[in-house]
Amino acid sequence: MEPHEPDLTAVPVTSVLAALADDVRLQIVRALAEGGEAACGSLDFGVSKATRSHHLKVLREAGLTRTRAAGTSRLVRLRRDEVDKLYPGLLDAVLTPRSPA
Amino acid sequence: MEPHEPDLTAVPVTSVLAALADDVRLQIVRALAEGGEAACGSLDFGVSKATRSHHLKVLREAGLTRTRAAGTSRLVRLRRDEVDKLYPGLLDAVLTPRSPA
DNA sequence: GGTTTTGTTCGATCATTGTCGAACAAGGGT
DNA sequence: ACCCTTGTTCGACAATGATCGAACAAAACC
Repeated sequence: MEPHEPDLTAVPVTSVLAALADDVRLQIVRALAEGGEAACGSLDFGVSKATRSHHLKVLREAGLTRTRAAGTSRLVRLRRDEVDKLYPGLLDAVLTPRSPA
Repeated sequence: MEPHEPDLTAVPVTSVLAALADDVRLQIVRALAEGGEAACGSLDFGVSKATRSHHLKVLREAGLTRTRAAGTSRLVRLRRDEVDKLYPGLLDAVLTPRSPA
């Protein structure tokens, strides 16, 4: 089945924000912003692979990431340009890790 | 009882995003951004006053708004400067109403 | 003092969502 | 062919959250 990667303009703002409003997903997004394309398996943040797959699906369906198959792996990357264009400042504002949790 | 308005730096980013990731609250924030200070009662978006009070509490505890008493009313205002300073671009990116819902 | 206005809080309900283990699917290697 | 690796999907469960009506609180006004 195709991964269902919607056009960002078709995703409600609240869905984009909700996708970013989770600690695990925020760590994933930060990792992608720093490291570029990454295999799903490399994005381990203390949750099971089922949960990780769920989070990646949320990010994908929010229009924030793209996924492509590569062997048995799947490579995920941040749709930075598109997000920055539609929501200028959003990623920059959110990506910087802040001290107080 | 004091309204509990935390320092923005003490609020996790995910809480700020979660506060904005709701349609009703986003409408409230937009109204406040446009109209400045507003009474709670003027922020009617089709929900009961109990629900509205709940949403205003979420926004307040996310560090996004301040509330002050004025007679029997309570006036709410957006903490725009502080939010813009800590999360530059966030409100601008989110406040603009977009077509696709 | 009583009534009206304006919000908050409480309890309940219902939907959403984060989480996991287990089962499944697909590709690569041997 | 077999197995291993990598992810996804499927229930299930627990926690969170949005919603409401009703009860409560506080100030203003008569």
